[in-house]
Amino acid sequence: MVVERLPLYLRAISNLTKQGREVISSQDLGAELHTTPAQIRKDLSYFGRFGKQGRGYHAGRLLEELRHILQLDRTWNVTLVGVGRLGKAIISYPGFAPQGFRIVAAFDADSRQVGQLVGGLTVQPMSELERAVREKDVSIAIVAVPATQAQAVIQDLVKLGIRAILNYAPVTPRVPDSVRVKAIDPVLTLQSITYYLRPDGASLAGEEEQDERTPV
Amino acid sequence: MVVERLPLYLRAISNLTKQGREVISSQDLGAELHTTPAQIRKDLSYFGRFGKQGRGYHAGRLLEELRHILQLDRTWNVTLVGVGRLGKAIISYPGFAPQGFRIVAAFDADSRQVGQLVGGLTVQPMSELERAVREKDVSIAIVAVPATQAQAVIQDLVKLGIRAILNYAPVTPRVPDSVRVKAIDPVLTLQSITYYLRPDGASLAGEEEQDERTPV
DNA sequence: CAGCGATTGTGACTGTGGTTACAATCCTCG
DNA sequence: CGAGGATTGTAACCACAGTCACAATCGCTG
Repeated sequence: MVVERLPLYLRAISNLTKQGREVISSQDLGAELHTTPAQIRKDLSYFGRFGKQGRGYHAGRLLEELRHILQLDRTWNVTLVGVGRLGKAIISYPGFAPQGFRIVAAFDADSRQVGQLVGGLTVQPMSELERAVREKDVSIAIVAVPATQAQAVIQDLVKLGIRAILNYAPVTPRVPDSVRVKAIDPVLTLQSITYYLRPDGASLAGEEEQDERTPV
Repeated sequence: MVVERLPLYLRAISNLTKQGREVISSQDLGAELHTTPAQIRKDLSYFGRFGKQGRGYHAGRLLEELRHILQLDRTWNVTLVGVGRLGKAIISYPGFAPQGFRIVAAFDADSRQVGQLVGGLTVQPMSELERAVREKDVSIAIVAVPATQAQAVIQDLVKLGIRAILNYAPVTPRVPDSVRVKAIDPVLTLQSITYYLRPDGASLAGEEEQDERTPV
């Protein structure tokens, strides 16, 4: 939970730095990110003491510290499996590289995709996956295949020693505890957002149980 | 938190139903989703009593109940702002419609995009946004514009009465409390995933504070 | 129709994450 | 060089989400 917020802090600090700020208070960060200063201080203090009382945090220093904590002070080689529409959009997305994530190989089971040049990468057949993972020191995979193939693909990736998976397929794959899986699924996200879209904002929970829940 | 899991349950039940199951236990769901049966029972019981002791849950009934709770027993009109590579991939994604999310209009500030036909929709200029939202009863927007424009676009959307935003732009926009924003940002996701990718799996927190934290 | 295995719903407990409040510390400025 | 305003780091508190355990209930079977 804390860890999920650090990248947010990273981004905010980076923004403020670009605006010329050299010292940043938890107040500033809170304003930028729409949270409370206390939350931010608590989070940061969990990893060390980076600030100066009465002053705030030195932006550059804090940036470095957070990068180090998140292991972002290196580059990560990423492989992509599934080069359909979504996969192509992912390869072409210019946002990964500046943050140190390099997509170094792309694979697809569909022979019609194989050989194609997408965003500077030649799409390879699945049979080449093992070699690429081994030779290019890949520990993160992005999975953008149809739901039906996702579990099988992920199983393969795990077998090859992949340690983290960004999963765009609408499935909840079974993986060993040592492997980190994060899902990105816009449909699931929308499906939970609609819960809050009631005309009045009234809660539904307990609606009809109101009576039965009163203690006897 | 509970609400975020319901769509997952929905998906799992739907899968099991397709396999011909008519009665489903919390055990089954737990296996499918990689969580504990207790968690699932607790979550469901929060909204009502849908199961039968000794038996389990009736799949069809539970499906309906969850859909009702999440307000998924209707269709939602969605508008897309930003028809770049990502926006195009979103429009063309066939996963929204079956779940009742219809993208009914697409907009872009870039005049070169306007007029283009993408996935059956004609890209419109931003000036048409207001009319579309009003006439088509749109309450959800997907934002896929560059970071620099995101805050402005979102401000507009809010002003037009949009109540929920799925934000693909790498910014944390400021919106009134009445508007729900969910972010989808693969970079942020990767940036937190790397934290756990240590060779040993050792935690970093408190590394150098170990001593100073011992109570005096 | 009684007994048994299965499964729910929930009360009690636990742990964790977040908030509040404040002492400690720092920088600046007169 | 002392006083004051600012800001951190954290201890104490609070709330809530998740886990555990079990009584209550169900359907089935002999």
